[in-house]
Amino acid sequence: MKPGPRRSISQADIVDAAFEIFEEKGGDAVSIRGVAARLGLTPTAMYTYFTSKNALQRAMVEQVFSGVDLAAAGDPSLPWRARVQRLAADLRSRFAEHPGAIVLVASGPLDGRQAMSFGETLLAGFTSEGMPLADAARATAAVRAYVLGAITLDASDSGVDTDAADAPSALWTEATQHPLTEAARLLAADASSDPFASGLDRLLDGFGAAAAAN
Amino acid sequence: MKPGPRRSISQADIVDAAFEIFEEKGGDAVSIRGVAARLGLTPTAMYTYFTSKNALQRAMVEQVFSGVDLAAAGDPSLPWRARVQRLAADLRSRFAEHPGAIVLVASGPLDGRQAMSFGETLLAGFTSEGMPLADAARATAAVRAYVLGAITLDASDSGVDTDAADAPSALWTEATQHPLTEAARLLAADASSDPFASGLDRLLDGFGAAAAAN
DNA sequence: ACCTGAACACCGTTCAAGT
DNA sequence: ACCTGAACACCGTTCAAGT
Repeated sequence: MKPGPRRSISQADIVDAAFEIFEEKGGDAVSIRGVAARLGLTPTAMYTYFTSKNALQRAMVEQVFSGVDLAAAGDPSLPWRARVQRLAADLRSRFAEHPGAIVLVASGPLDGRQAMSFGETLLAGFTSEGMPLADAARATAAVRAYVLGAITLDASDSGVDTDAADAPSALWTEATQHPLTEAARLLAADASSDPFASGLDRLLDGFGAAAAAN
Repeated sequence: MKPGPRRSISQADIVDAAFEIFEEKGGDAVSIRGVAARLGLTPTAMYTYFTSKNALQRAMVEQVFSGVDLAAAGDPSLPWRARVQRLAADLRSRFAEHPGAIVLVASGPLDGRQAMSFGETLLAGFTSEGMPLADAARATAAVRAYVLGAITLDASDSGVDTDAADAPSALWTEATQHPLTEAARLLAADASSDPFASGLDRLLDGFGAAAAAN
């Protein structure tokens, strides 16, 4: 309990503690002081592990990306399209475990090692299908955008930070300003059809990625 | 200058002031107190206009979406595909005017009137092509995801909040851990090829949206 | 209705100092 | 190297009160 060079804790411990608070009280509640308190540390001790709150947030993003099984994307027994689907679904699942964590991606550069490896893996897969690098780069960019955007919409729809009171004037209960959106919502409710995979399939169709058996 | 019921200011003025600070000092620097000071108001006066900082941030998102020319999407002289491209590029441009503002989208539900109208417009366009509502809903979801994700990556790549000091350990200068990503980056540098529109085209191809003349 | 001033319970970060 | 304690310059939000 005395001060001194004791390295009582690791960077991973700090990231884990940060996610615990994130899950319990939401993203806005994650503070250097709060994480430090949970670990029995002084706020200033945190700066031994991370140079700033921003750096901690970047490490949190890396932790989410590190949960993606990139090795599975190299499995040659599966067609490439199936492996892209797996990769994409995997990343989406990892973010689903931390609702709202996608904001951390939007708030800074996505240049961590794990995040970079995700892109590299996509690029490797497309080129391995005989796709020229320039085309593979376009396909990779499109898939990355699609997946990140879908995760963003997941978070939006699941009501992250929905304080209800902050909602726009609630007179929409009367007449819907957006009839088609409403109709589509009702239609999707019982169909239990998750458009994520099919949308990605359409995107891969467009890029002429070798189609799976189906 | 005396207190009293003077409505010296509008909600739009507050949003504008918030964006001014956003542009000048970054998203983290936007505070209720700071915006109030810029307008010559007391922080507490702000709560007459917005119930919380969150509500202000939602209004900022709405302001960005309101800059999209939805009417242009109804122009019957253009094929629908061209109008989707226009809509998507327009939204992207509006966010490009406020680098980093995409975080505001990720941090709360996207249920403002302008944001909803954007989706409704996409839905209307796809169905007007004879696409069944269920398919149009999937296409709309995919396009929304693609565009929002692309905007997120725009912000990431343009180095929003890049403090340099927070960057992951900088030993990548030696040997690239991601050779394909690096090769693609070099390849794209001189080509000046913006993959945004072409990626969207591939997505629309996949959904079988009536192709334009090309 | 719109605004002020005081107050509460917090923040991130820096600095000098201890072991 | 790792940690503490004090301090600086801030936050969002609430409350009672004025016009």
